[in-house]
Amino acid sequence: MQAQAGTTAAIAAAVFKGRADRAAPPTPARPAAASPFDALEQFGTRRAFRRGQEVYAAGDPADRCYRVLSGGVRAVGLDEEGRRHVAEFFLPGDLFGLEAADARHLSAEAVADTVLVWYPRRAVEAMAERHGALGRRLREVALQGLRRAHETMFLLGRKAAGERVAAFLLEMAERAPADPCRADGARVALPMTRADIADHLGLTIETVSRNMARLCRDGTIAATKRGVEIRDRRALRGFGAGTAKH
Amino acid sequence: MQAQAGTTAAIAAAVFKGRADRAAPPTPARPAAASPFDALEQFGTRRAFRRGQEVYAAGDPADRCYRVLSGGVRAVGLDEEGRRHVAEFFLPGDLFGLEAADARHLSAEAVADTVLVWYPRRAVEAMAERHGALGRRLREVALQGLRRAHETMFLLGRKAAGERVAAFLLEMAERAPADPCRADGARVALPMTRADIADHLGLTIETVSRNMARLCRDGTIAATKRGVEIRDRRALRGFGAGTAKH
DNA sequence: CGCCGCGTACGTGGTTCCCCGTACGCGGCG
DNA sequence: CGCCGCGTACGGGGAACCACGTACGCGGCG
Repeated sequence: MQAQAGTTAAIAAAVFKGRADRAAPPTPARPAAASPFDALEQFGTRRAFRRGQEVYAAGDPADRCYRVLSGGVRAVGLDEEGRRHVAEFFLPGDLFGLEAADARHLSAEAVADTVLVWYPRRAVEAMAERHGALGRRLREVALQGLRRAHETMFLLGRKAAGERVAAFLLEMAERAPADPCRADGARVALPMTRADIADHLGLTIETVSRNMARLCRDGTIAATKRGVEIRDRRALRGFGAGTAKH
Repeated sequence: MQAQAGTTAAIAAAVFKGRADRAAPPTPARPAAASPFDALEQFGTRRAFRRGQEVYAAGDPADRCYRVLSGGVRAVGLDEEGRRHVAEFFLPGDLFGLEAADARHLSAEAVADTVLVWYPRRAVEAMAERHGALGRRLREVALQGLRRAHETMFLLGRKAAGERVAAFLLEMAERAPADPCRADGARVALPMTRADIADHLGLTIETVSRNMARLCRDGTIAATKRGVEIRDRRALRGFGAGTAKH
């Protein structure tokens, strides 16, 4: 994790100098196991974003899709009254930015210093047309997104504040890139702010803070630099079970 | 609408007799405008469901996908504590039941007497592999579902009870099959129960009732047989705007 | 360097209010 | 009738809301 962070920081530093260079051809470090995405790599372009920087805005033409190399991205919806909701977080490895329509319906912003690769939509669709495997993979990405959305909807509609926070931490732990040192005490990075988490969970930052503090006092989690360490997974799963609405 | 209801009721009656017959080849009544789905019709099988009947359960093998001919279907998620959430409603014309995984993550139940066509997953995927247009269309269906899910998530996370009910009615009006008599007073069919609506909106049936009653008193909507008639779209859009959370 | 000032992000306490949860009454339909 | 779906009234609770205190990171400047 430390090593990884260092590497990606180096990439970021290189790109921040202005060399928005072409992505290297199929990673030399990875031997076999050709991903269906590999065929796309020749069309990929790297770009770095600073913390808080906008990747695209709602209404923009949806002529690209992206993959996260390092950092993180939030998909944000705003309404006319200024209310904000974070629909999703995208972490390293995630593909995002595919749309059915021609325009973005959400905006995307970097939650931390972030490096992305983007692919032209035309190229992606042309490749999908020809390589059935890629088309199938893209469909799977969309359907997995839908499945995750359904879980989030359940969370927003039916779970109490404490459960939401606990579920969020567990989800982040699940999705985090495989951790080298996971002796049941799993470190989870939380690159996003409390406000982002609150807007994702349909809460306020105070409520998120309070519940995190309680989990710390209970010894279920421990606060780290910019994240948490899960000490008791079982307790985390059962947290707030009694305070449910139904 | 009346005529349509009659037709589909006839179909339902025929199928309820037990003849789960093959779907007719490319509808003779529709001349040109070949839909990407037409290639699938030869694999389609009709089946009727009674109100409340299960189409599939969570955990079942996901070896089919479905299209609604008449009636309606709810996608339901349940948790270990018995809490329920209705992720989506599927209306006539909608395709559903595509999954990334091999097993259903939600269950599907008919909200009223309903007729569906189902297609074997293998056939769908084989066709998608060969006909790029179908693969693209399936991707679009999934991405539109994702978009709608994002809107529902915003609703669940950030909108007050009154706004949720109003938004739901507007969405149903939007999605309803084009209404012949829409002199701004649009009739919206609500085949599902109040409990279904409540579980979809993250509310209780009492709260749904209260807000619908208020809308009726205000003259914004009028109650009909099994649905409502929207009398004042503008008022419906602005309903509950002051009671927001942020 | 070491100190200060500043802005951002995060944690805590008290009050208010919306919505849940319970309970009861009503009409329709089998 | 007996059941189900639906509308109405009322008290309690949980999260929003407001306000304040704390801990950093950063740049300037003596």
